[in-house]
Amino acid sequence: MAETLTAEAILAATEEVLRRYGPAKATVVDVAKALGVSHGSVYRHFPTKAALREAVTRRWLDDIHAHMAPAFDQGRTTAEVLRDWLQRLFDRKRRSHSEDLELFTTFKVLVAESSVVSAYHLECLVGQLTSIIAAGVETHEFVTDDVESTAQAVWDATLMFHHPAHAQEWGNPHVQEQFDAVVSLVVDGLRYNRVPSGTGDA
Amino acid sequence: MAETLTAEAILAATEEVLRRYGPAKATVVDVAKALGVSHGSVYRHFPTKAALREAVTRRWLDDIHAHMAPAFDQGRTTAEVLRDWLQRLFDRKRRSHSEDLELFTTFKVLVAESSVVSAYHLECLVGQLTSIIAAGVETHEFVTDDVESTAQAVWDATLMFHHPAHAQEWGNPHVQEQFDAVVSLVVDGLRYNRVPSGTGDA
DNA sequence: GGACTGACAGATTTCAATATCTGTCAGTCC
DNA sequence: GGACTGACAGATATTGAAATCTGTCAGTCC
Repeated sequence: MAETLTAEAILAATEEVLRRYGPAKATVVDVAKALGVSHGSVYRHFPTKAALREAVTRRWLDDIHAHMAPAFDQGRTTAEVLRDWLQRLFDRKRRSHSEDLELFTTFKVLVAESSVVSAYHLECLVGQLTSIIAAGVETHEFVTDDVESTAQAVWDATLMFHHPAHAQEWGNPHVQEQFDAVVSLVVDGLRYNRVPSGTGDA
Repeated sequence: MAETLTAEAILAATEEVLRRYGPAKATVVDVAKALGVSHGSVYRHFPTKAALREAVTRRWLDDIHAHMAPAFDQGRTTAEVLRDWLQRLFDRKRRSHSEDLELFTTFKVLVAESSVVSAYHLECLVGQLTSIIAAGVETHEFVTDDVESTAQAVWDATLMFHHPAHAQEWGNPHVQEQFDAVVSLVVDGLRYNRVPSGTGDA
């Protein structure tokens, strides 16, 4: 038996309870029961149920952020790095959706609950995109006058392949082709030798 | 009083009932009551409640399809036509969302109910996109080896600005900038003089 | 005879009572 | 004295009985 109740132990128990009962049924009392303490003790570490759920969500998202990391292998074009990063993100979300639908649904609800946490998630991943695009600008492979908003545009344009609202389409047999088509369009849009707007004749 | 009950009269009454009570509360009995007939009569024209709702939804979407029409003005580049088409679609959906949230929500529910109707909606609008991109290929302003799947890619890349799941973000003060950034990226991706993949140095 | 009604069976929804949960805090126990 | 308990008030969720709705169809009415 643990010396004293820690925030980490509560988070682990909460994750387990959420996995077992789902987001609609999981209660603070359940978490306390799993830990063998009274539910009042849980409130010494987290001020509200919402804060507890938010902390669990942040913990789960940080795991994604860590696994998505940079990935600037030597000898690859920035376009390849970008394509690979987007593909890895898509694969990770799609696998999570198909292999553990209940857990995926649980975290979809949790993320939707807190705009703070979803803003944090967005900031982390668009930040990674920004560093990739900045690298492309450095090598003159990409051109843009605003790296930040271009990174946001790449994020927005690929929404269908990372936003949980569209998860049901990830099972479609042609979704990989759709992904490739969108990413090709976006990568072409980032490339250096674009012509001045409105005079694109051969 | 009408001679005999028509499908059109039922559809109009259903729309009114949906507007008044919302999709969760609207019943076939309400529709019959509004028409001054027994609910059995409604079933002479529509086999099920679902079929009735689907017919109303299709009627509503057809109105959008008609208003979105081509728009190939003389003397504009295809890029401008495409940008204008996407902007008009976005404006229409955004206005509908901000000016009559209840009706917007009602039709969001109805469209989500029937995959047949939403597939129809998608087919109509991606069809219009296809004709725009085909025109751009004709004038050598755009290049693609598959007009159909490129049109689908443009649709998918602009998902955030036409899919009702993202309607809450349409109120964001920076959403027009995000729209412009995504559309610029996409239009640049469509332009003719793209370089061969993977050798984009200056 | 064909448009319409109204009663019906089974499915779904509503509503109010009952039970459970959240968040607090005075008090217990090392 | 600080970690923890357990009883409490108000808010939320569950439940099951009653009401309503969907879809059918035999029968009425012009």
